[in-house]
Amino acid sequence: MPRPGKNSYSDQKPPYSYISLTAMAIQSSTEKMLPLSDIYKFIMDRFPYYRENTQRWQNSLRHNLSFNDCFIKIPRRPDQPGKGSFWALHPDCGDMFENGSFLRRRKRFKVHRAEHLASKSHQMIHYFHHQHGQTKLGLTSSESAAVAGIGRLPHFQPYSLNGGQSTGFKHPFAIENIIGRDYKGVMSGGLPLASMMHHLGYPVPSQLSNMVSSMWPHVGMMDSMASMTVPQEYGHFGMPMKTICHAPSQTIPAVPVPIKPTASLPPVSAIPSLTVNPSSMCAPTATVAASILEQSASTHPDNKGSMLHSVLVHS
DNA sequence: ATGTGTTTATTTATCA
DNA sequence: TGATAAATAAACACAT
Repeated sequence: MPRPGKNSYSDQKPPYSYISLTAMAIQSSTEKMLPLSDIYKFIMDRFPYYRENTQRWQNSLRHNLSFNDCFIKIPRRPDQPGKGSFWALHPDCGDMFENGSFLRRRKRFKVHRAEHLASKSHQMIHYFHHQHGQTKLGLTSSESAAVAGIGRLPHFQPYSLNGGQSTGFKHPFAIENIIGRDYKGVMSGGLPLASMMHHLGYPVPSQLSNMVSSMWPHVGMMDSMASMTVPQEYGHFGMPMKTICHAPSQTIPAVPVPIKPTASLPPVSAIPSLTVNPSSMCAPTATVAASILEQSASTHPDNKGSMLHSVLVHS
């Protein structure tokens, strides 16, 4: 049996990749985004293994943040002093660990930019950042579609494009992904996740249920994240009601987007023109949308585009 | 000086 | 066992 607090167990390397650790950290934050230093802190607080060799793993983690499209940078505004940007999860990254393994995803999440936003994108960014009232932009239909798509960013598609059996979002770290589902996923070596974790000295389901211990403080967090799969927790765009409602009305907080709900939203093509209603298009949504737009525009200045097209690339 | 972020290259580990 | 995701190392730019 694992002994909480016993170093021989807790010092073991956790069975999580940097991507999953980082996603955990981001998800644990109330605003669903964290600066780099807080990601470090989260990991070090919970996993003693990472209190050593900090230079090594932190370099790796930074590499992961930059390299993987599932992480997006959200710039600080002037009234948010501090170092570096915030990091959040890409709204479309989906259930990256649906196979049950937190060591290796089935596919890498890649944002594919088939086309790019036109010069209007910067206007849109400006708009997203500062617009408060009901507004209608004079955009072409394709541009409207693009922005409408962004407007619904906080929703998440299942981690596959084979449409059809949309079973609803399962958060990467939802409790059911950690301890539920009968461990449909299998860890390396053919060991079921539970067996593997137990082998490593980590709690397994029967232990997790009543073990919000010092050794696994993040379990409580995971537990709370499980509630994110409850549809009624979300308002429009999949924004958790708490997040929506606590946002100050005047100053737009750089609040992130929640990681994904299962709301059934109309297809992008069904939205004829951009009409942004602040009651449904809240600041956090706008912030992330603008960040993605900004990055898309900056990395592809030669755009003549229309649609922001995020797809999963099988490469 | 240090922290943050990007990129390239190489090696290691996992999974189908 | 091959493909590829992840880990590691390192060089570099930039901002504070």
